[in-house]
Amino acid sequence: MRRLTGAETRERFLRFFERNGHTTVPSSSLVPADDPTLLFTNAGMVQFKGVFLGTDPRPYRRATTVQKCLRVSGKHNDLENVGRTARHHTFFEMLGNFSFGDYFKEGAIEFGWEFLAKELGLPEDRLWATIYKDDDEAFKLWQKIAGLPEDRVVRLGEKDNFWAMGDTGPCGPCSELIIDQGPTIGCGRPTCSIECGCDRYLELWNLVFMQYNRDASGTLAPLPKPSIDTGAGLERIAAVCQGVGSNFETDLIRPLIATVEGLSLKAYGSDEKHDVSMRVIADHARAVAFLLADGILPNNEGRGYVLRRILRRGLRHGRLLGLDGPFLATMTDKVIDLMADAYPELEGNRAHVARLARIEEDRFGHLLREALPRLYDVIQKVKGQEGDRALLPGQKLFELYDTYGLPRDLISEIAIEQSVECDWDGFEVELKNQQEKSRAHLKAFGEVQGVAPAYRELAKATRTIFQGYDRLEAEATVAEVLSDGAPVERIDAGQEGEVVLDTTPFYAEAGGQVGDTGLIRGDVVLAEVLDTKRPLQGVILHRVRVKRGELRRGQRVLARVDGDRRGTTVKNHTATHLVHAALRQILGDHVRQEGSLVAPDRLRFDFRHYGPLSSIEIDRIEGLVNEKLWANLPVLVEEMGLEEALAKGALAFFGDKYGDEVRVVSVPDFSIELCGGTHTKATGEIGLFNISHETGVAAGIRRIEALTGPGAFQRLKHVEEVLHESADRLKAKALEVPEKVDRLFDSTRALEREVQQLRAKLGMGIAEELLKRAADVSGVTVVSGRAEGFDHRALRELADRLRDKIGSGVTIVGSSSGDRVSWVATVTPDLTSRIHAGALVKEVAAITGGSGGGRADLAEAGGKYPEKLDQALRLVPELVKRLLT
RNA sequence: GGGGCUGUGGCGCAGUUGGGAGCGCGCCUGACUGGCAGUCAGGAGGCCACGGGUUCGAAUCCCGUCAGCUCCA
Repeated sequence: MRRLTGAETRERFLRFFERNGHTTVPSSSLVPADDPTLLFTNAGMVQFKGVFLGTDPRPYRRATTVQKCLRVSGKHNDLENVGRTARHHTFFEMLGNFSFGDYFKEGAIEFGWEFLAKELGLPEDRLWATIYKDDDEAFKLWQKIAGLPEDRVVRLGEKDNFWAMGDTGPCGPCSELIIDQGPTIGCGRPTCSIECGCDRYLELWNLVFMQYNRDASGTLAPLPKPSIDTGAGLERIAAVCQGVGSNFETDLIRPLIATVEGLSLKAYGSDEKHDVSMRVIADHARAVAFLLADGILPNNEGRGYVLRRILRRGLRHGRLLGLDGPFLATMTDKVIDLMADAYPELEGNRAHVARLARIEEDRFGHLLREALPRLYDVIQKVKGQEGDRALLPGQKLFELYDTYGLPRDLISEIAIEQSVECDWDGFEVELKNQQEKSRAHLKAFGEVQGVAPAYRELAKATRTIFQGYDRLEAEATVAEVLSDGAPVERIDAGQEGEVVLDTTPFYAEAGGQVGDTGLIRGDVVLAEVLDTKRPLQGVILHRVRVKRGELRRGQRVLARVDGDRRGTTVKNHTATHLVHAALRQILGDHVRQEGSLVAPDRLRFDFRHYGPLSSIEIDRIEGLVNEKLWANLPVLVEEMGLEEALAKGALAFFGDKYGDEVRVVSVPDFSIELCGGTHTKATGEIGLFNISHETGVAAGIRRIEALTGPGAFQRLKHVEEVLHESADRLKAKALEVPEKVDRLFDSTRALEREVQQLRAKLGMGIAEELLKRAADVSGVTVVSGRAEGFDHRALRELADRLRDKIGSGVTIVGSSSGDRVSWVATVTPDLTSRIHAGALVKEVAAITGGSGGGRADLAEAGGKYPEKLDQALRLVPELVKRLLT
C-alpha cells in the first residue's frame, strides 16, 4: 500500500469512477439550493435529491462527486464532540458515487470493493462488510465479488443499516465497508467487535441501496428503478491510507494544527487539553472558511448563527491556548492554501473571508471582555453562598445569554471548569417567556392572523383578475361583500367592509409594496377604498368605507385607483430594485434583501451586510442609483419559466414559493429580479433619489430609508432651507457655516476660560478679605462671607482656597445671582467628627429658603431669598457653636 | 416589530445612598538616562451621546431621541 496524499485520494476517486462511466459533478454549495428544511448540505446526495425523486432530470445516470459537507447537530455529530475524538468534524468532504436507476447492488459493491482493495490497495484480509439483517442478496454479493468469508459479513439491524430520506419517500437497506485496524487501535476491550463504537473497526464507506418507496401508512413498495447513493468520508480514507490513527493527523488537517502550533508556541501531543483545542481550531477554521466563502454571514439566527457559534467556539479554544490576539484569519488563510485547488471558490473569496474573520473576532473579543467578568462574578457570588454544590440560577444564565450574548455552550463549558451547576431548566423558562412576549406583540399589532374561513371559500369560488399593471381604472362586477370576515347582504353608507370584484386595477399588498387606495363608484353607490389586501392567492380584498348609497353583490361598478399615490409608490418600487442592485455592486454579492417596504412616500430596504455603511459608501450608492435614473433606462417586464429566470441571474427570495411562470422585472445591464409589483416604464420617471437614513436593525442586517421624485426633492430643499436659515443667523455664507460654528465655539471656550481666571483672581481678593474677618468659635476657626455673582463651582473653588489657607477650621460662603442663593461649606478633616458640613449648610440655607446637604467635609446648598443672605451669614458663628460637639 | 444592556479626555475604562470628573495608555514641556513599555517632575486635553424633567444641587434618578451591542419574533 502506497501512502497517498489527501489530494491524490480525492483525485483517484473521481478518476476511478470517471473510468467507470460516471460524470464528475462539482460539489454544490454548503447552502442547499432549494431545500429550506435543510440548514446545510450534510451528504453527497443532497444535490441529487430531485434526481432520485424523479423531479430533476439529468443527462447522466451515473455521477460521482467530492462534496463539501457540514454537520453540526444530529445523532451522528454534536458540536461538543468535535476535537475530543479522532473522527468528529463539523466540516468534511464526502466522496460519493451515484446511480440513478442504472446499476444497483452488484455494481455498487463491485465499485466499492475494487476502489478500496485494488485501487487504494487496502489489505483485503482486514476488510469487513456489514449488511441489513434481511438483505440476503447483499450477503451473497459480498462473498461472490469480494470473496469475503461469511463471518466477515455481519448482519445489523434497522438502526445501523436501513436508510430513509424522510418519513416517507425513497429508502432501502445499506451496507458498510469496514476496516479492522487491529487490537492496538480503539478501545482494546476483549469484547470489542464490529458493533463496538470505537475506532478499531472503522467504517469507511456506506452504500445505500434505494429500492423502496415508503408511503404515508408506512408500507414499502418496490421502486421501479432502484438507485445507489454512497458516501465515504475523505478524511477517514486518507487517515487509513496514510497509516495515521486520527483524521487530524492526515495531510488534509495536520498542516492546520501545525499553524496553530506556530501561533501558540505549543507542541501538539504534549498536553491532551491543548490537543483538543488545537483540533477544534483546525476543524472550525475549515468550517468557517468554507461557510464564509459560500456567502453566509455571521448572524443571530439560522445558518448565520451556526457559523457564528462555530467561529466563536474556535476563538474560545484559541484563548485556552493563550492566543489572545487575532489568529483566525491566519487559520482561514491556511485553509484556503490547502484547499483552493479542489475548491476554486475559496481563492476568489480570500480577502472577504479574512476580513469577516477579523471583524467577528473583534466583535467577540469585545463581547467577552464585557460579559465574562459578569459570569465569573455570578459564579463567585453563588459559590460564596452555596459552597461546593453551587447552582447558577436560570434567570442569571438567561441574562448573560440574552443581554450580553454569551453563548450557552461557552457558559456551560466555564461552569464545568469552575465546577458549578447550571439551572438550564430555569433558563428555558425565561427563554419561553421572552418568546411568548415577542409573539404576543406580533399578534396584537401584526396583520390578520390566520385566514378566515370565508376567504378560503372565496378562493375556491372566485379568482379576481388583476388588471392594474397597465391600467388604473376598470369596470367590474361586485362578486362578494363582507364584513368582519363574513359575507353580508350589503354595506350601508357610513359603514366599513370588504369587497371582492371579478376584476380589479387595485394592487394588493405584496412584496413590500403597499396596497392601492382609490374609489369604487356605481349608479347608486360611492365607496372609498382604504386599502387592498390579498389574504390568499387569487383573492383580492378591497377594504372600503361606503360614502353614499349601498354596496351589494352583483352591482356593476367602476373601480379607480388613486393615481397619484400609485404613481409615487411605483417610483419607490423601481427605485428599490435599483438600490438592491447598487448595494450588490458597491458592497458585494453577499448583500441580500431581508425585507422591504414600498410606500407612496418612502421606501425602506433591509439587507444583509456586516457593518455600518460609511458616508462614502452611501454617497456612492446614491450616486450610482441617480446615474441610472439620468440614463433613463427602460424597465422591462417579462413572463418566463422559473428555470429560465434563474438562469438569467434573476434575484429571488430564498424560501419564497414561485409558480412555474414568473414575472421578471429588469433594468438592462443593472438589475434583474423576480417581482409581482408595479413599476415605472423607465428609470427616468423616478426623477431623483435620496437616501435619508441608514441604520442597523440587527447584527448583520442594515436598513436604508430613501425618498424618490418630489419627496426626495422636498427633503433636499428642506435641508437647504435649514442651512440657509442657520447661515443667516450666523451672519455667514451657507458654505462657511461649519467654519463659523468652529470659530464661535472656540471663542466661547476662550471666554469661559477668561471668566474663570478672572473669578479666580477675584476669589483671591475675597479670600484675603474674608480671612481677615475670621472668627474663633470655641477654639475653631470659622471663615464666612459672600462672594457676589459666584455660582456653585466658583464658590467651591473659593471655599477650597479658604480651607487650604486656614489649615484647620470651618468655612462657609454664599452668593446670590438673580433670585437664587448658593452656598458651599467645608470642614477640614480634623474637625469632621465634631461638625458635619452638610448639617451646617442645611441650617444656613434654610434661612434663605432652601435646603442642601453633602459630605462631612464638603457640602452645597441653595436658596431663593437673596435678601436674607446677610442675615444668615450673621448667624453662622452661633450655628457653628450649637452644632459643635 | 418587542425586550435587555451600553454611550465619560485621542484610545481603553472606573465613578458607591445624587454633593469636588478620575485612572491606565497616548500627547506636550523640562530634567535625568547606553537597554527590551527607560526614570522623575510638570502640563494640555471633557456640553459625562443629545433633548426635556425631578432637585438647593444630576455623569449619577425619571421620560424621550439618536447610536452601538445582544436576545426573541
